[in-house]
Amino acid sequence: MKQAKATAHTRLIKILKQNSLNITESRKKILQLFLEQDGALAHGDIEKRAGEKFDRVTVYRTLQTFVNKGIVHIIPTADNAIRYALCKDDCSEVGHDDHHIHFVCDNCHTTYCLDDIVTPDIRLPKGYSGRHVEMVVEGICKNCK
Amino acid sequence: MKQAKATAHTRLIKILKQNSLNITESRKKILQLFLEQDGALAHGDIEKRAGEKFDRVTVYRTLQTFVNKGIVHIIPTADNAIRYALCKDDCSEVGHDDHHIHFVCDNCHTTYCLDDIVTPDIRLPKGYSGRHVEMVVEGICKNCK
DNA sequence: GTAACTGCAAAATATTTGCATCCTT
DNA sequence: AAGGATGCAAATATTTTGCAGTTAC
Repeated sequence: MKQAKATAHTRLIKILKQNSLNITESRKKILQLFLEQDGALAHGDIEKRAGEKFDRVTVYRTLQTFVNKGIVHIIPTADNAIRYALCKDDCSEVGHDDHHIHFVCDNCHTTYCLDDIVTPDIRLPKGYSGRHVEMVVEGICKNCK
Repeated sequence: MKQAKATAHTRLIKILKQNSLNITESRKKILQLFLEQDGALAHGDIEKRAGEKFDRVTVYRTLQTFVNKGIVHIIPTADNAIRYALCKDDCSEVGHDDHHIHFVCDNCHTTYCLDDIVTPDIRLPKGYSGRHVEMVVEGICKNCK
């Protein structure tokens, strides 16, 4: 699996460079967690999985940097635990463009970005104008059914 | 306006009684804030508007009680500030049933429940089954346009 | 009178900031 | 070398818990 690993590593570097970020251990590690993961990650998940390796503050700052650069986006959920997920390529510092929906499993609490499902258009009441639609579906995921 | 006030007060009592909650000052006051308000309220809003009247802890506990009883529901937002809004009559301790969408104004940050707009059905990928759909639209509201 | 509710104090968590040091370019 | 990133300590902010006193029924 040396090939795959090299490729993954290259991808990390590429993403960081594209966003004019210095290549550092913490950024590589945290970004890797996102890449090797289907779902979204909360701040706590990252601290756990990084394995005591980074300071809590570094995780906060790195996530903030990634959000600012449009590398990850925030998924709002009702349980007050902010989750982050990788953005598609069409996100950037200028603006996020994540029109897909999110899915949170009631059972395992994994959070997925369903990239292929686009948020539907909504007819708003008179006087309102929409700029962005955020949509989260709760239910049972493919692994828990 | 004595009539209106009496009616509003009656409504407060009715809601609390329906949920077998004791009628207390803090519950009346906090519930009143929701009733006299078009949009949703965050914990902080309530502390401010209640006017130093209640302990912070009481606000936390009262909101928790209201959520448990199905009197208010939580609106998830990306800014990590949980907002609460009154539920329609079809919510209860057994389960929330808020199928309407929410609207957050980019300008004034007021959060509305658009009760008349029902969340659309979503076709999920194979293996996923949805139980509940949460939808938040961001944009400019009727008062800020 | 009894159970439920509140306020206060304090603990437990979570998040932010300042600064000296270290790393990337 | 210079600017940026990290770690540590500490300041803030947020939320939870225990308990004694008070209130609703």
